[in-house]
Amino acid sequence: MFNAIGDAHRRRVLDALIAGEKPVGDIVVGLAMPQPQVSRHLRVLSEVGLVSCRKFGRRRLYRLETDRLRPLHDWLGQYEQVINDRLDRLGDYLHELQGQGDHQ
Amino acid sequence: MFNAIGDAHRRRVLDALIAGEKPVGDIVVGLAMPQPQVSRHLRVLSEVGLVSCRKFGRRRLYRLETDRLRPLHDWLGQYEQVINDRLDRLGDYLHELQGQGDHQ
DNA sequence: TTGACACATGTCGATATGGACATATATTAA
DNA sequence: TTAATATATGTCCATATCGACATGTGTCAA
Repeated sequence: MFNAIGDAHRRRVLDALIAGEKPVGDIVVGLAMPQPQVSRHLRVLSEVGLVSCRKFGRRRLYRLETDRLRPLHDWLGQYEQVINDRLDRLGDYLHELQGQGDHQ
Repeated sequence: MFNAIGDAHRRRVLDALIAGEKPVGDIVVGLAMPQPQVSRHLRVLSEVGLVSCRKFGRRRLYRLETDRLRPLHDWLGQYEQVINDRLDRLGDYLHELQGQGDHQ
């Protein structure tokens, strides 16, 4: 999942779906990307559950599965905490080293 | 940056730094990864600014630069909004299509 | 200076990845 | 059935990536 959103094109595809579910063609037009490429990215996103798909006529409507972003949200949360904690840790390791008698 | 955290090993390296700055050797031991690999991941992380480095004796202390996670935070924020908005968008596109007279 | 330590960098081979393009599949329309 | 549309899949090539390993670099101790 983390890997899936590591790609800029894939993020753009996801972004294109924020407004609601869309058929592939709309994404293709909106992002000016070749259709096979969009389909492939959608496949990757689908494999990790970030999007789902349903048929509608001869189209396939893709929609976000925002729940799947939860791991990312949780992971990021750890760091937000660190940000808030902002007791300047400068020199932490020095003290740790001194405690071990292993300084320098 | 997004790409940098797309790698599981790199995320583990970052996680190892949450507690505070650490020398490479500590990360190597803590994660049981070969040292060159850790150094390389640190290099990548450093290139995107997610970690910074300072010399301390013959060691190099790496520390998180949590500010650099802001883009990720912001990006994710869009989707949190969508989650909260949760007006079920099922069928949105149908109406859009019907509005265009292009249904089916 | 030499040697040991901590870390960085280079190389190589395997594998994965992305883009471009052609083509297959499925559904609808005629 | 045939044709057209919407999308998926396959192929090929270039490039990136990762792991493992060897080696280079800088710093400290003696």
